[in-house]
Amino acid sequence: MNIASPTSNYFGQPEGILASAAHVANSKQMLALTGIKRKLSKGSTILHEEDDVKHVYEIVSGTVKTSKLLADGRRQVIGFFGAGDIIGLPFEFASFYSVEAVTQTTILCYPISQLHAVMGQSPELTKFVFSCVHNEQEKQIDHMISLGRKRPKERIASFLLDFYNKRVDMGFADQVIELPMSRVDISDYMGLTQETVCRVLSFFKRRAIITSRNSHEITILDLPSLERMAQSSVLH
Amino acid sequence: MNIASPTSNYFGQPEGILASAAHVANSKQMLALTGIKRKLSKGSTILHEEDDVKHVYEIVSGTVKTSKLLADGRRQVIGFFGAGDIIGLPFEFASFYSVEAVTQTTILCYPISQLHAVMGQSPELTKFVFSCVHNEQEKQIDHMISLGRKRPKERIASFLLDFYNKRVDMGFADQVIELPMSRVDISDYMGLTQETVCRVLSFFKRRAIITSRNSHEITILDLPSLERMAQSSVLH
DNA sequence: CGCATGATTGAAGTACGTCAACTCTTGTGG
DNA sequence: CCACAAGAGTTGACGTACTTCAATCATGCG
Repeated sequence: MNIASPTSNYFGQPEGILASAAHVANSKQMLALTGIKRKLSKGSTILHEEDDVKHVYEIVSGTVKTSKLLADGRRQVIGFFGAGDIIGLPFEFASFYSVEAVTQTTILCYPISQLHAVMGQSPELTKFVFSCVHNEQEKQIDHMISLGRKRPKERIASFLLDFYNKRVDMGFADQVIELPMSRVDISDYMGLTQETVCRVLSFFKRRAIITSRNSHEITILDLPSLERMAQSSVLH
Repeated sequence: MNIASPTSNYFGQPEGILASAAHVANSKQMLALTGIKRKLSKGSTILHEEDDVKHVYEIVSGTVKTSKLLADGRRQVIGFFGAGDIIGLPFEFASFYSVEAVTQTTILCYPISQLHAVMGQSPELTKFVFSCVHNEQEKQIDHMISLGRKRPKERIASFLLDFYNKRVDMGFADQVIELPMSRVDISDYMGLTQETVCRVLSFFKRRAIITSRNSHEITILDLPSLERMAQSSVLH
């Protein structure tokens, strides 16, 4: 579902995955779906909780996180999104989470009204949008299992594998994963404290399962062990 | 989004919420969307994990749960669904969870292919289906926050309030909530053990926040306290 | 270079899980 | 109709895995 080079844009070809999906599906009618490009600096908020959602966002480059706050400040990060990911359901509503840029990020904003118009003409685009909704829900359910039933080591191992597998899907063959977000972001995503996240990562390093040049770049040394760790942490 | 009497079915009126939505939207064309009725005994499985999803289900009466298993038998219950609820995304795919009847249950099964055909003709039905997807996702996100960032007392209080609020939405004015599922089901939903669920419920009883005639029927005595408890358990 | 912020490690406390006993319910068959 | 069994629910005692609090160590930016 993730496409290797979403930024590729040669003459005559619309920019962005959604636009491309609409373009291919309507090559005869040349029905236009054009996203407005926006550049976001690190930490800036794209959408606050409760804001009216008028656009679907496609990440061109960078990373964003979606999150929700409790009254006393506790935070749950719902998800992280990178290049090629689509954020937002394909209809207007009050957002149930905020969307923030983790790094400097470029996004394409598709007005939902326009998206609907084109979807009405293009079953292929409709299908593609549905597949995004589907992927999104599957990711959310896996995340719920991590939060509800996995131990910290299993959660972090699953988290690292998610990033690794995404890179594999995108055609990269190395064992390096980039974690642009802070330890606090990771802990708020995993339902843990930042200290526990650190300790688990240190544990993986001590066990030579991973190594890291700096805190935002992790190299997997022992993939089978990491995969076992994601399933069960019984053998510590 | 919950309608009080989904079983109401007078002459000439199609049965079920989805069918009604399609009917109203197409009163001139009389486009048919008919669900096949199925009766399920307590504990029976409607859908296993990985099964191909060919239908969207509407609960007429009873309660069902969706859940997913880990390799070593740990279980996460994703959600509980009662009368008027719709289960399943409006397109075919391999299910990412199993669907089981918690009590004797009656459901209406709408073939997804037929649903799509009617959706193509009826923007109102499409809108209604989207609103179901939207509600479903909002519930899932709230659940993720419970699992990731709430303490057991807050989780259980939120859980009870969900059931209470649903009853209020359906027009009931009493403070009684029915919990047809077992304590183990609740614990697998909340990411806790059954013992912790019991202890928290006992704590609420000792505090005269709730009372119960039997283990499946709970009466809220102190709604404000329960609502406070769902936000924060600091004052024990 | 120096400060601010983030990451890591250590020590100590506690909330929740585990294990186990007991009770209450429900249903079945003598 | 009661006796008993099987299962679900509840409570208690205890251990520990994670959090909390605190100090130290990197990193990066002005």
